[in-house]
Amino acid sequence: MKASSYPLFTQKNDPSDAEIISHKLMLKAGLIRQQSTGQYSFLPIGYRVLKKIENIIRDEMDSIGSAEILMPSVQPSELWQESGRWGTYGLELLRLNDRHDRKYCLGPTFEEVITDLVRKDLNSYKQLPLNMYQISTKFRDEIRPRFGIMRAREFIMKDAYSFHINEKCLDNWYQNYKDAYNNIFKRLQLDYTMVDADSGNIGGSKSNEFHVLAEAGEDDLLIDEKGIGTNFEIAKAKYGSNDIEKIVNENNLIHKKGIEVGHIFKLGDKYSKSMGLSIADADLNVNHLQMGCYGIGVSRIVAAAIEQNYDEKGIIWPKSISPFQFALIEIDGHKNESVRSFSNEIYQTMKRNSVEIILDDRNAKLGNKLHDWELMGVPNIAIIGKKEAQNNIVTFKKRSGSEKESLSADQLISKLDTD
RNA sequence: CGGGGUGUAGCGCAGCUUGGUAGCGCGGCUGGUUUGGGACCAGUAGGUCGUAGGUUCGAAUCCUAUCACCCCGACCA
Repeated sequence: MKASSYPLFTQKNDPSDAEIISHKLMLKAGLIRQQSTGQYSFLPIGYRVLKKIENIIRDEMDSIGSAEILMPSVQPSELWQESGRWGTYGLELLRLNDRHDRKYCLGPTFEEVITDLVRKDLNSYKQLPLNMYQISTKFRDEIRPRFGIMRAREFIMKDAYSFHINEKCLDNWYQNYKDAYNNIFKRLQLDYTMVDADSGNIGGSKSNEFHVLAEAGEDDLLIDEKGIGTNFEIAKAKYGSNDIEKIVNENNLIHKKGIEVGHIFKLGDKYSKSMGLSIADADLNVNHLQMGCYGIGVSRIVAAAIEQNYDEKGIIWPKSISPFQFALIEIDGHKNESVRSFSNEIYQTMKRNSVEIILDDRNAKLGNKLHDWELMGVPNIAIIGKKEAQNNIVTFKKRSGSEKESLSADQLISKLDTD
């Protein structure tokens, strides 16, 4: 990519409508723009980050054998009537009518749709277990959306669903997803923790949440000396108190704030029973299928990652999800042919070596360019001016540090690889 | 839904108390001078002051209604 022809929307002024750091930086660095309350467009830089996260998730889902699908976001009310949630889900479910006055909702979650899908196509227990996921837009009509994409009405979520002949198989797969989630959050290079949680509106017997630890988090987590955590929501019942300070002191717990970025559920037969999804097993016993569902707030992770990785200059992306790995800044390339050609040479070399590079060939001053890339959080930055072009070197600096060093093209490549 | 706040140029804001027909910084564009961490000078474009109604000779300013957005709470996950 070359910055001169790539849409960048950084702003110099702090946005006025943002409170928490991730929201401010996402607006300022030009990752998102608000469309209306709780609804945002992703601009090119923001969307690149989002896709990085999606692809890590895809990779880990694929590796445990969960297959990607895509379901319609407008869902017929009949399915929700069957599951019983048309009446119980509440105002968070955005309902709408089509031209024939048939009732629909915008999907906040997809248990009904996928259960319907599977019951129509499942013929034999031998096809089980089934594991499928999608990455798609979800809509929840939150009473009060806030903090940018952290609590949006419209957001990107990965939701996986599993179907099993018995509980033992569900247990095994629940563990598979748990392992995959740990891999995902490790690869995202985020400081996170898993806790026991309340399964709420989704239902089921057992659920665990994955939280990115950050002060801006809306959840209170209680963690014991063994590192086992509980969401305060269910800790209230467990310890018989609403006083979080008291619970923490009496039970020797640590209190941390978390951003819920993942939630996995053992649903059991809640949906298979209400929606009639059953099959005969090898002994000809007909059972309702055991189900699990496994969500990750993909767009929320973008914000959560920023809450954990920033400084006074802007975002500092973990390498795994940075929009670019490397920003190469040329100084006055439009006026200096040797600078331009050397920059292009380095740019092509990097591309040949599969480095995700953006060449900043804009007609702007060095300071402006540096401020932009530091704001956007790209981990590696290098500069090429007259001096560098003459000596076949680049001046390299990491986003996270302040020292600069002179490197040859070869040295630069190994520097980036070992970052 | 209750409480608080904000809507004025692309972004950030002043002006409103005390009505007289809109301004500042940043950004944009043009020209020139600059050029290694957000340059300088000159010029220039850009706003039915959220919307509707009312009061008035006259409304960004006063009154009423309404809409949007932000924050706290309730709620939800």
